[in-house]
Amino acid sequence: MPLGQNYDRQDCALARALEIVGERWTLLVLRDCFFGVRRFADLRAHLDIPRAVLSDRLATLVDAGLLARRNYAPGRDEYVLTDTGLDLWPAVYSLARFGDRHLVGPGGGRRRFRHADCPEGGAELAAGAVCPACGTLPAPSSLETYLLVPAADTDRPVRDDAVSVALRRPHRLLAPLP
Amino acid sequence: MPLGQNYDRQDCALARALEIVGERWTLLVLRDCFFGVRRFADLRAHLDIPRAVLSDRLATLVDAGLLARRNYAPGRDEYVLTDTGLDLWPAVYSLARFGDRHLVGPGGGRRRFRHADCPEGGAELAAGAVCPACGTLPAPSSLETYLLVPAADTDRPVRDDAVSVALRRPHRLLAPLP
DNA sequence: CAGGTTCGGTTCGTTGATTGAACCGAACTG
DNA sequence: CAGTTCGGTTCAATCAACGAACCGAACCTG
Repeated sequence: MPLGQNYDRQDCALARALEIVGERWTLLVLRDCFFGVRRFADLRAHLDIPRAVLSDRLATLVDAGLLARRNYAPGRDEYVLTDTGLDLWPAVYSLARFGDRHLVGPGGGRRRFRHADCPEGGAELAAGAVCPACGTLPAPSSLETYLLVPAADTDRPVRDDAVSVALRRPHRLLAPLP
Repeated sequence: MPLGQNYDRQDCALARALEIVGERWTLLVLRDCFFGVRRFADLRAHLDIPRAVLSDRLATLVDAGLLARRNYAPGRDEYVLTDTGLDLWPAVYSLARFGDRHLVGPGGGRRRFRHADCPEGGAELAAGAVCPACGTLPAPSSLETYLLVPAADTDRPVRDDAVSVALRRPHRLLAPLP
């Protein structure tokens, strides 16, 4: 079964989650949604993903209730995280944190998250997406993300799509991008 | 899903993580490792995964340093999580929690995790894999997992491979299984 | 020691998902 | 009214997953 995607035989919550979120590209799409990307064309340009695949993944996510599709102008749609979708934040953060700490080489860009609305002044998120200053698990909307090292100083080719450019400066999660 | 493997163009920790852990079956293999499954044959029987794919995924994980392969008897190998692999626990837990809360239907089996070694008496893990009693993020080895509802009372076909049977009763994470 | 079983694989033909290019219609822009 | 943007769909080629068959080493079992 090519990740067409069912892990039928597994009676396991993780298998259920992976049937939705375990397809290729899906978690990267969701990460972009957490950043605030909302339009098809922006996702496409930022992720370099084939249109057909993006179209399919968005439909799956809307179907599963993680994203809502809204027609904000005639012929223009946007995709926004639902409450269910927002609940995926600790998983997305934990995976990204794992990648950052164990897989990104010295020349890679390092992105961090701060609890901007923290009553204790805020701090960089710790394991489990917990704010070490106030001890809570902040909602994505109260977080700010920023790059530890300027994009130009990394080894990777500098991307110049609108989303990549906008994300070079600090940004509040979920705030519309670009 | 041929979850193919590189997300070359993405300069992003999440993309790096997904290159290792985002392939089909990989997270389910790791979940089994957290449960304490160590042998090729047990993984194969529990996951119903083609041998070639399991072989490939284990090699990738060993290569990436998340699993260590140990020859515990002539001709017998076991795969154990490394410290790097153990660091993936919050991600695995968060995804499973998401599936449990949003995707598992009423007839599905619900698995929970308790902080068994908690100085405050222990409680069911909360979002972010945090123990609500002591406020820490417990190591997998100090957790116990159990089913909220007996396996026989769920809608799904009852599996009878050794791992599934062993997991019907409460079990300490990482303790060898079956 | 012959025969069977377990373990941890590899090989291979088939099935099916991903890819990238081409095409499309609706709506707005100049 | 010509051109562009947006959000797709269609299609052929490619590449990964599937599952059945095969394999060698080690270990019973009689």
